[in-house]
Amino acid sequence: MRSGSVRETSAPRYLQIAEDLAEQIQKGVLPPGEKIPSESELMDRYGVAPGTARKAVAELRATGLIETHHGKGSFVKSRPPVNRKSSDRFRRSHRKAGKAAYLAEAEQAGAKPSVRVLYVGPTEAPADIADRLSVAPGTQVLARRRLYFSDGVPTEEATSYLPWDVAKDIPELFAENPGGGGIYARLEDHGHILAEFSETVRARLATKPEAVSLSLSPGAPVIHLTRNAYSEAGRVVEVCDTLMAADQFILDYRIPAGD
Amino acid sequence: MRSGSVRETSAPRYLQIAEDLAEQIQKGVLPPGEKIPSESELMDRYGVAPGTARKAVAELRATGLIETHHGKGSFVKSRPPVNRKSSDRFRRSHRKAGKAAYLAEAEQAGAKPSVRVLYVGPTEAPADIADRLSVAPGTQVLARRRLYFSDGVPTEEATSYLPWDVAKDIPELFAENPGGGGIYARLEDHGHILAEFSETVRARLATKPEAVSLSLSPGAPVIHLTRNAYSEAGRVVEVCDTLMAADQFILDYRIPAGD
DNA sequence: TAGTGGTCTAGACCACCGG
DNA sequence: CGGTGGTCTAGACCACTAA
Repeated sequence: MRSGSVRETSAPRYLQIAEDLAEQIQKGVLPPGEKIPSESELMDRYGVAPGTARKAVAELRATGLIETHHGKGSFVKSRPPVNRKSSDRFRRSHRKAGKAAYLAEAEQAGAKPSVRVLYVGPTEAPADIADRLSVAPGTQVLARRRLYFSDGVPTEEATSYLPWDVAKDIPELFAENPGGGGIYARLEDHGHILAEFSETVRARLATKPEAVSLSLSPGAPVIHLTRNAYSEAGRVVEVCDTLMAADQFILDYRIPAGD
Repeated sequence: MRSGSVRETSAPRYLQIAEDLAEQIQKGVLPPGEKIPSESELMDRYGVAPGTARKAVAELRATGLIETHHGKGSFVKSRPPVNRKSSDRFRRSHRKAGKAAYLAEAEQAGAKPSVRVLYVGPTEAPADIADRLSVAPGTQVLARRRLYFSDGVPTEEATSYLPWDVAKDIPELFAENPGGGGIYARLEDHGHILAEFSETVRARLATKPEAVSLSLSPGAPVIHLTRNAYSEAGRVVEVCDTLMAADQFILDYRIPAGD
C-alpha cells in the first residue's frame, strides 16, 4: 500500500531517501568519516520496509558517497585529494634528480605516500605481457609487483615486467628499493637509454579480487593503465600494468600538434 | 529455509545464478542480442524467490554483460569493437589530408560511424570552461555539442568551446559540418597555428542523465576526457569535453623520454 | 491483454563486529 | 551479547511493451 503522495508517479522512495542523505552529506551535516543512520533506523525514520532502506544505502554506495563495512555500518567517504599522473613524470631530468614519480605526485596532492612490495622475482610471462615484450609466452621474466598507498589507503597496484636478459645484469632491480630515479634510472645506468613510452588507458568496473586488494566497494570503477618502455634501440625493455582506484586519479597527457 | 547444500558457507545463490548465466554467454549458448530467461523463468528454473532472481540479473547488468529494457526483457550485449583513441589523431598531416579523426578511428575498428549535431551556437561559459579558456565565467563563447554513434549506437558525447573573438571570424565553425580536417584545420586556416594539446582523463560512474543520453545502464563506467588546444601564441583557442562509454574505448598515448 | 521488469512490504536467518 | 549489514522468502501492485 502506497501512502498518498502529491505526485502519483514521483521518484522511487528509495531514491528520495538516497537523495535526502546525499544532501546532508553535501551540506556537511554528515561530515566525512561519519556513520550514516543504520538500515533499521532508516526504516523507522522514513517508514519503509527493510528492502527499501537497503536499496537507498546501495544507491549511495554505487555513487561513491559512502562505503559500508559489514557489522559496523556505512560511513561517509572522505574525498581524498586526487593524485595526478602527468606525462611529465617520465622526463629524464626528473630521473637524474633522483625523484620517484609516485612520491612527488602524492606529496604534491598533500597525501603521505607509501609503498609495499608484494613480490620481486622471476615469473613466467603471461600471454599479453609476453606479446608486449616480444618473447614467447611462458618465458622467464623479472616481475616487480607493488602496492601503493596514499595516507595509508591502498590506491594503486602496479606490476613491472622486464626481459630476463635485460634484468639479470642489474642487481638493483632485484632489490625492494631500486634506488633514486627508480628502475628507469637503473636501466639507463646500464646502457638501456630510454627513448619513448607508450601508454594505454582503459576504464571498467573492478572484479571481486581487484576490489579486495584495493579495498574498494565491489563495482567501483578502476583505471587500467598499461605502459611499454622503449629503448633507443627500439626494444621494449619494460612493461608495466597498473590498476588504480578511478576516483583517486586524474591522468594528464601532453600531445604535440606537429606533423 | 535454505535447502541443504554441500558447502554451508558457499557463494550467495544470486551470484551462482549470475555465474551460471555468464558462463552460457561466454560459451555462446546465449549469443549477443539474445534474450536471457525472464525473472519468473529464473525463479522456476533455480527455485528461488523473485528478489533473488532479480539480484542475479542486476549482477549481470552491473558487469556489463547484459542490458535490460523495461517491459521487454534482458538481452546479451554485443561486444562492439573498441574504438582506440590515439594521440596520433592530432597530427597536422592528418588534418591536411582532410581526415576526421573519429571517422578514421571508428572505421579502423570495423564500425560504421555517424554523428548528430546537438547544438552549435553561443553559450555562456560555465566556470570550469571559462577557467580553461582564460575568460570570465558567463562570457559568451561558441559551443559545439555533438553525439557520436558507432553502428548506430551512441558511444560518445563531445562539446567544444571556443572564445568568441576566435570563432566569430570563422563561418565554418557555425556550420554543422566544419569541413575536412575538422575545426582544428579551420583554426589553422585562419592563422591560429596549433602547437600542442593537453588532455586529462578521469573515470567514474555515469550519472542518471549521462546514462540516458549515452543509453547506458545506470551505474555504467564512463571516461571523462578534457582537452585544451594551445596555439603557437600560447593561447588556449579551444577546449573540448568528451564523455565516453568506458567499455567502448581504449586510449593510446605516446610519451617521449627526453628531458 | 498477457508478459516483462521496477518498486515495495514484512518478515526470517546468517555473518561480522564491537564491547 | 546486541547491533550491524548480507542474503533470502513469498507475496503485492505498478509501468512499460507487444500482440
